[in-house]
Formats: sequence, C-alpha cells, structure tokens
Amino acid sequence: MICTDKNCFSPETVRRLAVYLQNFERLIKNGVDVVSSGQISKLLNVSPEQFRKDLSYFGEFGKRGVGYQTESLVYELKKILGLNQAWQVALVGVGRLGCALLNSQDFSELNVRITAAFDSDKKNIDKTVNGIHIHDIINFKKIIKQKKIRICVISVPLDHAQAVTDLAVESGIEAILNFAPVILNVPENIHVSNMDIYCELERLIFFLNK
Amino acid sequence: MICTDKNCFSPETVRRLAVYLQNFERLIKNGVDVVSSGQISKLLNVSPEQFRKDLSYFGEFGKRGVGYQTESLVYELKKILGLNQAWQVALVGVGRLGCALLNSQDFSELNVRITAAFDSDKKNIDKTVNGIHIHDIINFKKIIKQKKIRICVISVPLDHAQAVTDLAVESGIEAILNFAPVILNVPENIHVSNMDIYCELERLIFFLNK
DNA sequence: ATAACTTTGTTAATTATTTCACAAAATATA
DNA sequence: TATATTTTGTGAAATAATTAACAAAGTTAT
Repeated sequence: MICTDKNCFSPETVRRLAVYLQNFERLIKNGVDVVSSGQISKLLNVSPEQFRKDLSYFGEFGKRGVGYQTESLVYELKKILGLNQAWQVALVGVGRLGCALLNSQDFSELNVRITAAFDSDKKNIDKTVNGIHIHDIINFKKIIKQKKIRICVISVPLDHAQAVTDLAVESGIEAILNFAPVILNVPENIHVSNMDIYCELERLIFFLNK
Repeated sequence: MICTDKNCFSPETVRRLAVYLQNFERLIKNGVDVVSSGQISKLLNVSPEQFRKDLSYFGEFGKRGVGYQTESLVYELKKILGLNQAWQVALVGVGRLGCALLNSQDFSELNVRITAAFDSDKKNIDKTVNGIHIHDIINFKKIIKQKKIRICVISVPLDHAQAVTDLAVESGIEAILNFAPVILNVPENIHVSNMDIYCELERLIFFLNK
C-alpha cells in the first residue's frame, strides 16, 4: 500500500500503470486518438473500474462521455511514473542473458536505458555490446558514482548475485532488478524486483495440475 | 483467490510456494536439516505467519517446537506444485533471449525442462542449442501434440507474439510464459504469465522518483 | 433546446489477503 | 516428573484491494 497526501493505492496499481503506458504508446502508433475505459478493459484484461480508479489516484485525465486521449494520457503516465526524465541503468553480468538484455534496446526515444555494463571476465571487459561499453566490475563504484546511476540489473550466476548486490548497495544503487534465482539480502530502503523464469513456470504448472 | 475443498488462498501464495521450494533446495545443499518459520522469515522477507499459513492450506508439514525438515518440505512442496512429475516446455523464438533461456538449463534433476524449440528463421532451423533441437515453426502443432506439451515460452519479437499465441492455443497449449511486451489475447481457460523487463524497471523508477 | 445516451470520477460496499493472538504439541531443563 | 521454552497451526480480527453503484459531465440526436 502506497499513500500520497489523500489517497492510498496498491503496489499493483503501479505495475498496471506501466502496462497502461506501454499499451497507450502502441495505440498512438496505431493511430488511435481516444479510448474509453471499456475498450481498454477488453484490450488489457483489467476491469474498466480498475483502470479508472488506478488513474484517479493521480488526477483526472479522462473526459466524461468521451474517454481518454491517448497522447495526453501517455504524457501523464510518464509524469506519474517519473519517465519524463532520462534514467540510466547499469547491468552486471554480460553472459547470454545480459547480452540479450543489452541488445534488446533499440535506439528510439526510450528514457530508460542501460548505459553501463559490467563483467569480471577478461574476455568481455572493454568490448562493446550494442554500443554499450563493458567495464571491469572493479570499477563499478567509481563509474556508478560518476554517472549518478541509481538502478542496476543483475544478470550474474546465482552464486555471485549476493556479492554483486552488496557491491551495488555500497555503491549507492537504490533499485535492483534481479534475474538470479535467489532472494537478495538488502537494506530495507533498497527496492528489489525479482524476475525468475523457473518460479513463473512452476506457478503455471500449479494451475495446470489441478 | 483459489479454493480447494475447505480453504481459499491467494494467487500470491502459489508464487511464494515456488520461492520456498527454491530456497529449501538450497538449504539442503548447504547442509541445513531443519528450519523454523522465523528463520525462513529472515531469509526470504516473508513474515513467519505468512509462511506458515501458506503451507497450512495444503497440510501440516512442520513439527511444533522444532520447525520444518528441509528434505521433507521440498518433497511436499514439489507435490503441491505438481513437480513430482516431469513437465516439458516448448519455446518459440530462438533469438538472443530465447538462446539464453535454452542455455540456462543445466542437466541436473530439473523436472521442468524446455525440450522443444521453434523458430521461423531458416538460419536457426535444425540447429541445436544446448542439446535442444530447433524446429521449423511450421511443425509446431504436430510436435506439440506428439510430445503432449502443455506449456510454451514465447520469446519472439513484439509484432509476432499474438500470432504465435494464437498458434499455441490452437495447438492445445494451456499455459504461456510471455516475454514480449504486450498483453496477449487468449481464451480464459489459458494461463498467461508476463515477464516484462521494461515494466519492471518503470515500476522501480516510480519508487525512486518519490 | 431538450432528451436520451455515454463515460468518467468517486464514495461506499464487498471481497480478498495478511496479521494477530493463542491453543496445541514438541522439546529442553531442572 | 514437572515446568519453562519453543514453535507450529489456525480461527478471528484487521488491513488492503477490488468492484459496484451512481452522480456529474459531456456528447449526440431530434
């Protein structure tokens, strides 16, 4: 539960806002000017009330009798999520997954970008992947401080994940996106998000199994 | 909310069960025989009550005054999640991410395995990645039926994700793990789990931004 | 200009999830 | 053996999140 001056909203609201943003951006590309919460509902499997309520925590963005203007909602959602400024992201671990993540970035108007990569393997250090320089992990703290980076993606093998996390925390990183299958130990002011493919597959299997 | 004969539990419970399993397996490797819910709580950032209640929906697995035997809890968790049998998984899209996923599998005692990969690019078809044959997507339905595969990972580019999903559904796939940044349209009996790195990064940014 | 329709924003009601509190069971100690 | 201590399992209470209901605002049709 997250509280502002007047209202309290669920952490799930934030997750959905990012989905709304993504899909409104696509709607603009498809030439859609205006959509109603009902149409969004069908598109995103979210109830229309949910959609309206999620937005209502941050202001009034629709027009009664009409719906939501895609252009202006994208602008507002970016502002809500903090995406009206550029965010640099660091990545540690340029193995296959790390490499895939570095390459997944196109050069469009993204305001969230991996701009520094780190590895401990001499074979990778000082190479470039998709235009991003791979630094020696030895220099992590220095570069993070220099570039004022606050977010770090961890894509190292399981047994290095906690050590990298400790280094990240010590270097001033405030948010971690973790791909290693382990619950990281961090101070409580650090935000962590885990992406674990096997946990997700197991979750799906649970539902198949009934 | 998921209901059995007597109790109803949250979908989050299932997600946590997979995390418990993962971590109890590690505890065994580290030579730990018995742990209490209090110890687990510190390890996994889950309240001890939460942990006990999550398990209580499925039976009594601890010993009062003592705690939980790691070996037997792993056995029980696997049974609960349906992992006491082997599950084959298909993967569509052997790009960088797909390749990383195929290579992430070691040859240990995993009972969830990607056993068939598919692509539409002639350059990839009939190659082998980490021992897994890459089939022409043309043969998807045939092979899925043949191997009786029920789960599919989608790691194709955004603009192909819905077409692949439609093919998967038509082929009898019942659960999809989707890496494409799009909400897939599926019949309501199909389970979908989305892994979207940019949504996750945006969620983290929201919290940094306050 | 008026009436009929649409769609938002929001309070209240409902439903879902977590936490609390404590009895029951097991162990350790004296 | 009796008492103190630990820890589980669970119904009840508290908290959180979603859904329902509807007034308010805008649009369309006549």
